[in-house]
Amino acid sequence: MTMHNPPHPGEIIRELCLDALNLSVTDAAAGIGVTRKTLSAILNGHAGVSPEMALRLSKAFGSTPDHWLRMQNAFDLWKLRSKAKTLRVKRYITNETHA
Amino acid sequence: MTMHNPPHPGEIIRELCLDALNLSVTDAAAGIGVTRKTLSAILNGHAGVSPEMALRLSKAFGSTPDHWLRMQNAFDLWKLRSKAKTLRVKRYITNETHA
DNA sequence: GCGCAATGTAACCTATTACGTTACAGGTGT
DNA sequence: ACACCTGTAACGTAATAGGTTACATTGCGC
Repeated sequence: MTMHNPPHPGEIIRELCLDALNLSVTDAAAGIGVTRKTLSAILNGHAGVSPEMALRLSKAFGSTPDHWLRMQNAFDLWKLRSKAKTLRVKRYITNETHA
Repeated sequence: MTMHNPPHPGEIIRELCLDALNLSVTDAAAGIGVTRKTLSAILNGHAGVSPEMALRLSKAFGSTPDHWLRMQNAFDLWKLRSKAKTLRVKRYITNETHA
């Protein structure tokens, strides 16, 4: 059980959508209208959830497209956490807490 | 005053960040550490807010990276609204409201 | 009017990503 | 052995983010 903070959306999709419904990757891919390769890449963290994929996921498995994209955002920002410190950006504001 | 629902994040950046602080595009681009071309493309809706750009915006102008990405998500999904209807996706759930 | 700064953007480059097809190797269950 | 599922490599396309350089337009100070 690898735990990394946060998990990529693929792990969630596999657990909450495929496993929960006893769906194979092959069947789920056909169901949402993409190739098995495309879905597999997301499930294993080799691709992100695109806006169109978020729409497909919400249609197939519920929740909102926004919800799936937010999971992707959180993961993308987590991946950038080290690079974030190196960004040299001028602060035009003073009175605010930053992430 | 073009109003389209929702505005692209560039409009918000221009109004709430540049105009409010009396910042030129050239200066703001230098401030956040990108080229004038890159910032201009976002301001005029020719490019989206990437995760790294969201980090720069939050550092420079406040709010959270998540906030800037959510604006981008909303715009991306709005652009897909017509394509969304044509997506043929199997519904594995029944009891839910979809966006 | 003349110069100059700011702006948008075109032309070109690179790297990355999403998506596709086809094909292969490894596992598992019957 | 055979059928099936899975991951993934190798190849393609299209789109996107970022860069550099250069150009035309606009607006402002003088």
